[in-house]
Amino acid sequence: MSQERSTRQRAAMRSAIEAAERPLSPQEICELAQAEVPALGMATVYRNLKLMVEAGEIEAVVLPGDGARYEPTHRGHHHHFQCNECKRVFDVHECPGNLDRLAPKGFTVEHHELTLYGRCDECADHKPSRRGSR
Amino acid sequence: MSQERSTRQRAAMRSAIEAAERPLSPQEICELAQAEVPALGMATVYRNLKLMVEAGEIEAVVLPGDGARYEPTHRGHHHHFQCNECKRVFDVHECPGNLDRLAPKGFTVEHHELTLYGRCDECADHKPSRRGSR
DNA sequence: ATAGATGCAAAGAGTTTGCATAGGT
DNA sequence: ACCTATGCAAACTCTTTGCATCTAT
Repeated sequence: MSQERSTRQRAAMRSAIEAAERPLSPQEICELAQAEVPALGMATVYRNLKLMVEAGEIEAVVLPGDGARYEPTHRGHHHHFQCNECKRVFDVHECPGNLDRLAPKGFTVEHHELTLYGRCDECADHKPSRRGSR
Repeated sequence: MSQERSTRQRAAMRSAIEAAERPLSPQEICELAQAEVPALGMATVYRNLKLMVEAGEIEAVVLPGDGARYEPTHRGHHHHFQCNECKRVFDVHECPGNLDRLAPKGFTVEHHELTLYGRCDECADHKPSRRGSR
């Protein structure tokens, strides 16, 4: 069976993901982890992301338009807010709860994902220039 | 500037999307529309999907794992349910509402998206087998 | 007649996989 | 030593784009 080994590249990816306070793209994870392991390649990043997701260590956050981003699961259940202006993604720690009732009869809800779109506080007041997040 | 013309391929795509009671993938739209216009190619499908989205006629539904699916906007505000077993996507017509309060202070919510995951009625009863194999 | 729309094929972008080698246990 | 993990490059899949032709207006 699969014995997961602790490698430098895996550790580098892990700390990059843990250090970030927002979901990171594979590209970002690769670049950040390369600070520790310069030779790290995308193939390894993708392979490890998949393993880490299966291990329940991290989870994918998928928003329309962009590819998947990843963040640690231990931050608990939460949702996301994407600013339509600056495109940054923020964590939303509250949860409306009681969503199971929305499912059609006979359907079982195991999980749910909620994303809010709008303006973050910085973009709400005035109309600033875009401030990318990737 | 852009004068949108009414072409057979566009009409075929439109009726395919309208006829479906669930979000369709570009692939599915192409295949369905080919019943009317056999020579229809994916390039045209993608080009028209983009135009139709910009026109506000349809909207993209993006769920983790798969590419975008499209459905008419005139069906009003609703959400989605994806079965972890059969991977089909169903419409959820109710909405928890009052989600704006979840946003951090100073943030303005303009839109939200909610997706439930679990078992559809057909997959709920039988086999509690494993999921995803693709 | 004119300018947008289409179809095919080629090009891109993002992700996955084959294979020989490095490295953890 | 054994066997997983890695790195590179090729393969794949999905989506976009170039270009000559077609067609709605």
